[in-house]
Amino acid sequence: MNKYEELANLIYPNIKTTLADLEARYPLRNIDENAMVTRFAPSPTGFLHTGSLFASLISWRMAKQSNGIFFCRLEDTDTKREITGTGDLVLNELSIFGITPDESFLQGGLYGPYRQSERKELYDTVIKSMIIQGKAYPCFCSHETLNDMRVFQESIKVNPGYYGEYATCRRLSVEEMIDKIMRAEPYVMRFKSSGHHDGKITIHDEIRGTLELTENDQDIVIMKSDGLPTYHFAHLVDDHFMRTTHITRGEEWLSSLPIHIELFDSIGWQRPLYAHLPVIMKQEDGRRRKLSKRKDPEAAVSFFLEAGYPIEGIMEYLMTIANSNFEEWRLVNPISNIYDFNLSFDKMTLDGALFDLEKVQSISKERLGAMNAEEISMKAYAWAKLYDENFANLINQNFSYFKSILNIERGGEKPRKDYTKYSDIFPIIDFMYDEYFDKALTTDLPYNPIFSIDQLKMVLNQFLMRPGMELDEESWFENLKLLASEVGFAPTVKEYKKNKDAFLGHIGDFAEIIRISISGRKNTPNFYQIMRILGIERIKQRINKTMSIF
RNA sequence: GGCCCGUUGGAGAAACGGUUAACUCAUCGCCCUCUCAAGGCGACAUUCACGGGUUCGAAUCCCGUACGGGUCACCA
Repeated sequence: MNKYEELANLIYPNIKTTLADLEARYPLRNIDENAMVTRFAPSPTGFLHTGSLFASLISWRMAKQSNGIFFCRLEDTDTKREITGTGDLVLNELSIFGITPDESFLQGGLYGPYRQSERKELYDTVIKSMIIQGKAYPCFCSHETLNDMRVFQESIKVNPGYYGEYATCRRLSVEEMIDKIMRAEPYVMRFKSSGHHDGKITIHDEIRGTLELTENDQDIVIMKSDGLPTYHFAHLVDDHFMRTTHITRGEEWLSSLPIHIELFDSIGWQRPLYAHLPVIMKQEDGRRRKLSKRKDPEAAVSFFLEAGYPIEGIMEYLMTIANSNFEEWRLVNPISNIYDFNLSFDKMTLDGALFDLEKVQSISKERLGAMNAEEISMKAYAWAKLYDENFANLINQNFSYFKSILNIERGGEKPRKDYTKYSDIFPIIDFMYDEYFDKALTTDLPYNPIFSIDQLKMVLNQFLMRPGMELDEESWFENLKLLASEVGFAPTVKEYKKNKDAFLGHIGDFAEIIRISISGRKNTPNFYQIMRILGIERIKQRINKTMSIF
């Protein structure tokens, strides 16, 4: 037994598994040659971030498009920052957006466990073999020592960190290491780097192309003193044994790529392909910065859900920032499923996209406008049940009534686009519910002040005589024009403009008086259809009620 | 500060050595119109952060400067 083996056995006495055992336990995946295996690896520190949704959308699509596998792994090695329960929450939020992994820490899979906290055996096995090969060593330096060293390094203007001559524990003899461990001195495990900081490596990034980066020369920590791996090491072990083909992650990882490359090369494993995704930015005071979980409400996807943005709108927006040619495709395929579009890495933007809420709104409006009445009604109801109880109760009183309201001018080539989000619906249609109409009557009605109360009454009585609700829309309007002209209003605006003095007002004025008296407001969706839904009896009731408060 | 990535209209962005510099959102104007929501048409970068170079020709290639972002942990 050599010295390194002695050290390895001292540190990991219970690890009998070998690298070969693990290779056998996690065989190469049986998938098409070009199929991608991608992953989303959140840490359980909070809610689903908009940037994470973006990253998972891309990872998920890339896998699905290529007939591959998308899985979800929980990176729960930072016990200090962990917020319990948030792992499940993130996965649930993902599923709300239709993103469902093939394997995950909730449903399991053949390449599990999918929680890093349950993969200790794997990390220990790999690290043990690295110790034996002299590629990893224990480091006993305290935080204080490390800190002093950094201060010193900065003072003499050399790169800070644990490398080369500064990697003091690297030079400890194996006997000394064993001795310290026997005396129960706390330690971390470090990777013994053989890189040099003026060496260069060229790497291919699927999005950015060929990159020239400085070699890693740091003896990075791979196992913390609590026995859990750091990100870098977990990435190596997990993505190797989970057989990930494409690492899709935020560009903030770009600078640690040389570490990962060295790790893979050093142990002799095939490097995965990397795609560093743009970060979603936000503009504030003329500066752009990364969306911040703490400062920006829109950083949490729950913000959009609560506000009532449709899932379809959010995902479509994300697709537009993911691939620059998506919008073009959408123009040609207005009703296709957005996932019929083939996402590609080379059409991805390089710098961080500014999160454009106005555009989200425009797209959401488009999506809501394209839904049929049944769909938007169901979805609005689902939203209301979660976020607006009062609204939900009203819908629930008479669902088909609600649906008929939302059906006004819906469908066809150019549907109405009244709503950007589900929360917009109620304020626009509330007058269709009698109690809200009554409420409107308690405030001043917005009649045009040029008309006297007597004129208002005259118009309303005229309308009540022959409301024409049994007619189709066109004839109804003809009838309305006739009614108007009988009492001195011009049947068209044009005629009125030609000779204003000859008329009391025009058809628009005439209709407005009726509209206000029935709805309490100046603006409503298609007037005829609203009245059809209300029915003649309620129209009469409402007009009489309105006149009674003049 | 070191290293890395980036910079095209108010925003997102196309263009991969030769186009009047696409398109979407926003904004503005006109038209349509009983209100609203839509819809139609049009306007909006003499110029691609700046300065040099290469070339018959540069937003596109090279160099420098400026600006913005990322990263330098026993966090991911």
